[in-house]
Amino acid sequence: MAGLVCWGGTEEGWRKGPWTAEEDRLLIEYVKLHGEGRWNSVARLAGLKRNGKSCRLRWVNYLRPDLKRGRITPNEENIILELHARWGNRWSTIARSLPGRTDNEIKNYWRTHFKKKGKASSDTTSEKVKARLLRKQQFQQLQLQQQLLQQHHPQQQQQQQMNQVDMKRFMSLFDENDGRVLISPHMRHEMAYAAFPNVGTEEQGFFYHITPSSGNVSGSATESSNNEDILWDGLWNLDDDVQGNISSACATSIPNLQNLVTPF
DNA sequence: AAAAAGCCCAACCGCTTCCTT
DNA sequence: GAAGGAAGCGGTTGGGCTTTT
Repeated sequence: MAGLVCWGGTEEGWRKGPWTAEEDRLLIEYVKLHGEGRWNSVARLAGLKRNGKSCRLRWVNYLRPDLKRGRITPNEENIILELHARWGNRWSTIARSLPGRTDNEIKNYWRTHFKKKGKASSDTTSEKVKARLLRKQQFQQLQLQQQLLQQHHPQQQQQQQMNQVDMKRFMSLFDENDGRVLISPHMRHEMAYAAFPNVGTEEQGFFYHITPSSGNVSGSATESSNNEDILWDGLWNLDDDVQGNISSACATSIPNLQNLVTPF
């Protein structure tokens, strides 16, 4: 195994494997004195027989004083789910939104908890609860962004005033009904005309929802059903054509959520 | 009680990107 | 602009611990 190759070339004698308490102490001392960075100087200045890469990793993933210990909280889990849906395996980007958590930690957590589940059938109760919570959070973000947009673009205020009123009604219903809204024909007509001019109309059971990846509001005509899981999952997985039409329709009046969390 | 399976996490590897000269 | 080193990133591995059979 080529374990003795280091960053700057080939050198013999680098220690590998688990860190000892003494090595940790030396590394902490080094960072206290010299700060983070210059990792290739660590071996020389701190007396460690570790290459710079190993030192950096140990510091970033384990020794940093601002690291949060303990299990990932449900709230953090939701953030991970949401950001992974948006960014994919960009662990460092996701980690920036979770203070005290490392990319390595998040990556490990994802692999352990979600990767297998994603392959398997996803109709477990906990998965559904997570998904619903995520949808609700995204809708709340949508509303917040609408308000921000209105602040920064007062010229659009008049145009959006009706949407705003409807959104408030919509949101209160949304909260009361665990993230689902059955819209009256009248309200639907107003909203569809103001925000989603390309959305077709049906007489009953018209639902709106937020797509997890883009944050766009979409609509779907469906029958009210006792089997809410099937209904909700079906809404959630609208085919691309429907989403595409509605997304483009929304582009001018409903800002998407894409930029709410941005990588730095 | 023992073996097997699963979970968790630290650490390594190779590649890419950034920065300095 | 090119080259080389430093740093960052994501994928993967391996070992210890816990849970299940």
